[in-house]
Amino acid sequence: MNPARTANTARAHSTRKRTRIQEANEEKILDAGLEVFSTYGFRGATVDQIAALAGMTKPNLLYYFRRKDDIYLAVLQRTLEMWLQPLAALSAKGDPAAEITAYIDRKLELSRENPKASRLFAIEIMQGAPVLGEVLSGRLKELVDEKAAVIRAWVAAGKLAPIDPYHLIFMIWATTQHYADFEVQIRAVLGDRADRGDHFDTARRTLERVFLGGIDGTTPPA
Amino acid sequence: MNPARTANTARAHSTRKRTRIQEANEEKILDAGLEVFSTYGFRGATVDQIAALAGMTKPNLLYYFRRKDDIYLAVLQRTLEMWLQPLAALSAKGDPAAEITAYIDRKLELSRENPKASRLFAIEIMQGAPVLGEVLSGRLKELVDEKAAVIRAWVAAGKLAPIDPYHLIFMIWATTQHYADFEVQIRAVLGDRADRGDHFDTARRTLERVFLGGIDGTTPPA
DNA sequence: AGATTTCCTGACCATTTGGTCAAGGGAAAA
DNA sequence: TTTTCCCTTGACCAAATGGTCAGGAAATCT
Repeated sequence: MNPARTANTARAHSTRKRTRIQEANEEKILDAGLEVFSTYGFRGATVDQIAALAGMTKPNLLYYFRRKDDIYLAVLQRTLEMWLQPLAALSAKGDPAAEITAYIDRKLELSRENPKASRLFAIEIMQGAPVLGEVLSGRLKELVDEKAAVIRAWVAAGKLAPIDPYHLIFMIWATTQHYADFEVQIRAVLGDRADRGDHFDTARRTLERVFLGGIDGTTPPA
Repeated sequence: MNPARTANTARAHSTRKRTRIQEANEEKILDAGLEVFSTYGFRGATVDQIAALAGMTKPNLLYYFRRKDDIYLAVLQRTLEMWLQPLAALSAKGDPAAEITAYIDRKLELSRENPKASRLFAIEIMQGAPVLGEVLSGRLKELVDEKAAVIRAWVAAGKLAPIDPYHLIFMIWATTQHYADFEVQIRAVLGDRADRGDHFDTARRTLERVFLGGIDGTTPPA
């Protein structure tokens, strides 16, 4: 039902040093795993499918990762740091508007470069976060609490409009990750526009504009 | 692999009129189907699981919906109209800011009242929209094109800041649906705050504030 | 080269899963 | 009340799925 919580990543002979073949194959498996898990979720993914995509037989894959759970866990772990990094980089010292703009840009860039990772987390969370649950209420919550305090200080100093810092962060997550998670819908709705030029660039400009100045036309931004 | 495209909803004797039992059981099945599909996606869901949740045996469920595909299709169809309605209600005649605020409120309300439907669409789209694909590039695209034109006219009339209408709509979708799709993460990050009072109300106020005025503190809103 | 360890595979297995079917039990029309 | 549907179920099936295992093929080490 729910993946294991033991961090017993790979089988391959824990005490020995890692071979080149081992390194290469584990990477192929993790790549394939990311592809499949990010599309079908843990339960919808099959080991055969991952093995086929990784270009190896199922028993061979299971030589490196003994259980489906282990692959899933390893894929999540590999992408987790990358996912937390942008918010961690938000600095209290910088200019509020510039810091938040930079945060939006980094998150959006991540959505463009690694949409599969975004979808992986999205599916994991929608399924109730059976594996990441503790990370969410632990590390992630602490990180958000910390940065929310930074934003709140900016608001108190009159450098930002009086908005709830948590929901501002949620808005940034939502809008930036949307371009990865709902890529198919965006392409469908934009139609030709999605191909003509870079819609990620239009997205970036629109996000920055709305977050910084809102949509109100009566007081145009400087 | 991918669900059928035939709209052959239920088995039950197409020509005959619908019984009470039939009506009641189909509803139980669709409710259970929504619950399960919205959590695990099409492939991750099992018919046994849906049957158990609907309080009946698998063969009994399959008497009403002959194939797993049929349940999935029916669940999607039942929730589709509800999903498109808020955007359709956006009127060119109203005040731009008021119309957009109302749209945000409606979408957010839908996320609160029917988070499962939101997650159902999210998972379907993340899996490549095998069923809804044509709806996205058909009806949805047409609807968005129409409303984008309305927004563009507002911009041209100087009633809104010069933003891309498509990406504004995406932002509204993203931010409002986020509260349904990532409910688990939101609750984890908010911790106690999620329970104390209604965080949906804080969300609404924050969304309205940011969309209308941005986060800039140097030019406070009226 | 020879010994040792790592890597790979076909065959196999238990369980789960989507789906069928014949036959009995009920509701409701006649 | 009888007849006619509609509803429900246990038993069953073929395919898919997660996982095992013995043994052979490659690397790697000495």
